[in-house]
Amino acid sequence: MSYWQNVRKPQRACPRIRLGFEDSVGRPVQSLGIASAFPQAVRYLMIRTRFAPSPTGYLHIGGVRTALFNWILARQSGGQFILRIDDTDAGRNVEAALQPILDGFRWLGMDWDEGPEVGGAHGPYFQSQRGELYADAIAKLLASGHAYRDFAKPEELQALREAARESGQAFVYDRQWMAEDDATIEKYEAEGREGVVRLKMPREGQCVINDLIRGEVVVEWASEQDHVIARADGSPLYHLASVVDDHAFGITHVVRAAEHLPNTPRQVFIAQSLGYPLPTYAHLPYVAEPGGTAKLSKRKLDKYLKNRDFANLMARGKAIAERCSLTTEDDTFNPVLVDFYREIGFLPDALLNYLMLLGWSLDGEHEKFTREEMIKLFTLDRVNKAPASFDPAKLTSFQADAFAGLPDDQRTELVKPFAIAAGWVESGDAASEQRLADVVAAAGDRLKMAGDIIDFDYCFVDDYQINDKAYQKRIVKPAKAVELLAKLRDHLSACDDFSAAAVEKFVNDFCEQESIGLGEIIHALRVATTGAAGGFGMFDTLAVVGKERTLSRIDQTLAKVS
RNA sequence: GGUCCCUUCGUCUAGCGGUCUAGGACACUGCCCUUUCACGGCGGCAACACGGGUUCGAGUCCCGUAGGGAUCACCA
Repeated sequence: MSYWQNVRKPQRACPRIRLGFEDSVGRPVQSLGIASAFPQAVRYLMIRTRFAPSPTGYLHIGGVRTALFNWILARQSGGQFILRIDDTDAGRNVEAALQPILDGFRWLGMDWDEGPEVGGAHGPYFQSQRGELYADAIAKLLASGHAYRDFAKPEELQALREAARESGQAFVYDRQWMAEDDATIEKYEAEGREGVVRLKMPREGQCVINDLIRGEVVVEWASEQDHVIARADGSPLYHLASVVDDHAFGITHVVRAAEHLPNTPRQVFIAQSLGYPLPTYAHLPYVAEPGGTAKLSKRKLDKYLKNRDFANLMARGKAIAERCSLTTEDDTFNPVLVDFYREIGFLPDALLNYLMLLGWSLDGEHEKFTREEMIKLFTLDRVNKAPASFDPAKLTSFQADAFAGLPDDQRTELVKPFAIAAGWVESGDAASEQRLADVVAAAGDRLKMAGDIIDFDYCFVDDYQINDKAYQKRIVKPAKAVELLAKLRDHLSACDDFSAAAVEKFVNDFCEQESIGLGEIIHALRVATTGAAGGFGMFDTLAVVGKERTLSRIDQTLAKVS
């Protein structure tokens, strides 16, 4: 079924137009490799989407996926992606809490056309600065009878709610403290009551939501509450502000997480009461916790740590953070949050590619996409309805694959900040930078993420840790290991050119001389010189470690064993 | 509890009535390659929640049941 056919009741603020087999700037899709096999013939023209974070100080991975879909929709249609800040809840330290979010977007390469720092024709983009618009809307709603002033005390309402719940009935406010005329308002105010503004929701009929992902969702109006849209001091609440802004910004598609689906009827009511055309809704399934079905939450770290793959990722992150002196104290160092991945050296494209596949698929065969392909190939009609659980192992696999695909010089640049942070490389110091480049080249795909460079600390520092298990197996246990190592050490001391090729020749000559196979000495040599059970090519390793350290480490090992 | 949503391998998914003895990917695992560790190649394990319909034929359509989830604020 095409995107077209899936739309049963067109409800749109902008006309839907067929674009044909070309992208937003008119290039034929055939120029895009696999994209040519999936021409998405039907598109909206100029989709305007928005992502509306509240300034919390961090970017949740599920939020990023929602933002990604919004961003793609705007980009693929030549429309706009808008960032709006939902700070109606008292502006405590908005500036500080917003910065990490904007940084996250920048790191991910999801640019916004309108919003904080870039402005736009519909600003301001902070809800705390749009009070007049909301006040107008509230006044209109009051005037048209779609809302009313209500003087119930919170505890009075709470009692009613509890009573309804106990009797198993849906709570329906009987509007007993509703005040629709001045006399009543004055009476309640004289009693010292405070009046909020409530929606006067319909008590009969149905609300039909036409959702691009869920299809037709029907809700009885009677099951809806008379939601509060303004506090006693007149300040607006989220739903009112959201609807007013979506309309003011000309949002054509409201694409958000499924937990907003139950909120949609009241928003539809607000929009309709204000005479707004309805945007097209699409409610995405939420991202679920690893191995589970509950919504992924940043607060359940302890629980997720029981998942092997999640624990491995976290452990990797901690190891990198520790070696590179990153701060893991604050609670943003958490695989549920985007910061984590930036800090340990993930590629934004890999993260995005993985996230796109959470709840969406092209055909079940193709999974790896360039950013251009993501934009080209994504369609809402292929988004699943069921929650998708976050799989750290698969994410890591995507990252490893993408990282390995980069040329050595790029990987070196990405790794460099980590090497510098670890104190192994000095920026501008040619010798240490060259060493780093050598290690990165030799390490090849053993580097899954930039922070993995920490595994090769023995290439950079004098001190090195000896893996005891490997030491026992390769040095203590084999009968001739120590003897051979001692002989090889003397042999190597005569090797002045310590390039990989030259060292290889020296070691091979040694083996021939002793009538042994390379395999009989190489393991002991590796453990002695690196302390590790594995690593990249032995001779590349020796060349990077250098003659001086190679010899002294063999000496240390020999001393340790005797 | 009310309302709404969801249900194919451990996980992400393909599947739009016959081509499904259910395909791909990650994970796990066997073998090969190999100086180690990786990579790579070739295999393996593993799923249509259950019950009724509709139909010549159902993973695919309908209805129930069960299970899971979201949401029920003067938060966003």
